[in-house]
Amino acid sequence: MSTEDQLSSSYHILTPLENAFYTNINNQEQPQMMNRIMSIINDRLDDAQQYKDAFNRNPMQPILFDILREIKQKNGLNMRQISNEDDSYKQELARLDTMLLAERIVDRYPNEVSTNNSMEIEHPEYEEKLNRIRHFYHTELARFDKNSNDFCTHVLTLLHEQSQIRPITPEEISHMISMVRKKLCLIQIQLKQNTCEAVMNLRTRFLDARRKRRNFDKTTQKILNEYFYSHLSNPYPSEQVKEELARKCGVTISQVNNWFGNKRGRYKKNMLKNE
DNA sequence: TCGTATGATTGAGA
DNA sequence: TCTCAATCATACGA
Repeated sequence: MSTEDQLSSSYHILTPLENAFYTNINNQEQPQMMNRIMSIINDRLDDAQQYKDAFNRNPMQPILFDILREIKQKNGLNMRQISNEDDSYKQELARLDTMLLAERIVDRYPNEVSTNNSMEIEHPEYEEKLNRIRHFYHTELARFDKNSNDFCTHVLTLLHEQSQIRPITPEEISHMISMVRKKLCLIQIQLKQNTCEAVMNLRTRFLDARRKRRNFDKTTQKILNEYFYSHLSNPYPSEQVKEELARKCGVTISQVNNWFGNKRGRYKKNMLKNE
């Protein structure tokens, strides 16, 4: 169906503006305007500028643009879908921002001093590499912000220029900008994901290094041995006791479990050897 | 440097 | 899920 047919078939629901247009089309000085619009596709480029200028000077041009804008609006854009996608991107960005905050790549407020948490790794090399990741992230983010603002401004300028020669609704402009922002948002998500991944890799490397065994200090050994030998008949501490011992010794419950597992096995082995 | 002690990991079994 | 036994990797002391 041609555009002209579409216009005709929807005549029964025409708005007052459309009615005015058709009345003018049918009765007044531009009866061939629609035909001219339809055939313009076959024109040579050299002629096109002339037609465009003539079209822009035509007093009916604004009315035609208004109607076409209304038709576009009716045929509509699925804003709800865009809105849902926006929400999921926002959620993903919020999740990544929380991670970047926790890993001290970003501060909650400018000049805020990061507080230490229990998983903090205190190692000069770790700090140095973390600083490099932080610096890279902020540099890239600043570059991204500048480029995306420039790009959006450019798109807006382009759309504004385009609106002189074709009907563009404000919703359509807003839709296009939101599409552009959505694409930019994906780049931002990628940057943040890569940064988080880099920090995780760094953290894993240093946590692995810390897994190198360290003997428990004398106090810890004394506390654990005291419990073990005073409960030789049943050296299986309850969960509550394990928690208490872990707290007293400043080790994890898992370490307490390992210690008792090793101790029972080795004690038994020694006893058998001595018999 | 080497033997031993020790914390952590893994796989099997209850 | 807990325990045990075997094993690994490292710390430690002589």
